[in-house]
Amino acid sequence: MARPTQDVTDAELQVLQALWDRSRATIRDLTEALYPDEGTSGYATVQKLLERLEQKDCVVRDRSEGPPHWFQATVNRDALIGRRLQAVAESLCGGSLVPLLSHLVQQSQPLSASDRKTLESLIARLEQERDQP
Amino acid sequence: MARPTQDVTDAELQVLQALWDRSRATIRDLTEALYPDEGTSGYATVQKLLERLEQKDCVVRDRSEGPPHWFQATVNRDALIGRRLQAVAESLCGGSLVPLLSHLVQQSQPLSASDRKTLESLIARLEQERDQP
DNA sequence: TTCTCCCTAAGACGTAATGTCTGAGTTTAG
DNA sequence: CTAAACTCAGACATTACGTCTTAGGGAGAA
Repeated sequence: MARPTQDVTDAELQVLQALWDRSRATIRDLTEALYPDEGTSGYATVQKLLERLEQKDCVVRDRSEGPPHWFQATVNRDALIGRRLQAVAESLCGGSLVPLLSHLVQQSQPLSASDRKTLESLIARLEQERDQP
Repeated sequence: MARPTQDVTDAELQVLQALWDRSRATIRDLTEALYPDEGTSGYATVQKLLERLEQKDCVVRDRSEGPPHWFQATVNRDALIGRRLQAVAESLCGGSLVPLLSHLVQQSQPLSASDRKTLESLIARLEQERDQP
């Protein structure tokens, strides 16, 4: 039975973000990035967070090049966004993503110029798709 | 200092959903809806969940009509959607909602006919707004 | 060969959140 | 007066979380 997709905690996300900034990294690499002045305790914290991310299928560990092990993220930012949006949809909207989309489009907060440009290009693309059944 | 907006737990959400289905309710009403065969322990669970929802400013308690107290939700489904979307944006996108919108529009899962119609009317509305600077 | 450093593995720890449950006191209706 | 309903407050067990310690292995340098 497939394990339910799981969320990640804030500290785990910090680790993932550091992995997204590199194609792969060692525990030492991540510790230097995230816990620069913490010595062995920072190292162990990163170890524990990577262990939990492994269990959540969010990273893979490559032992083949001997110590140190190398780690890569197996989930990217967009996939996490998707998981979290799906979780909101399942929790509040019976699984439908449309209320989320509706909410985002109708929000009262004005968009920045660059955000609006991104949205306009998305709308144009969607209309293009709509005109080709 | 304003309390940071808080999320609600699954059990708290069950209580809110029962309140959304009624304009207002008593603890007994909610217990009969959510914990129909649990006796005093179900009653106490609803009490505790309402207490925590009060602390999170998600419900108000009206004591003015004497026992029993009456409860109303002060947050609706759309407001909770907004809070959760904002939390996803802050956690993964530096606060910007556009990546969430982009993700929702680009998802590969086909929309149902009614969902697509909703989306089309939203796009039309947005374009209308765009043509009126 | 020994020592030091780096690394892995495993668990402990304290705190907070969560859902559930018990007990005591108050109020109201019969 | 009694019983039922209600309120108030806390206890409890479990889980999650971030941090930290300890022990052992491996490799390189002295």
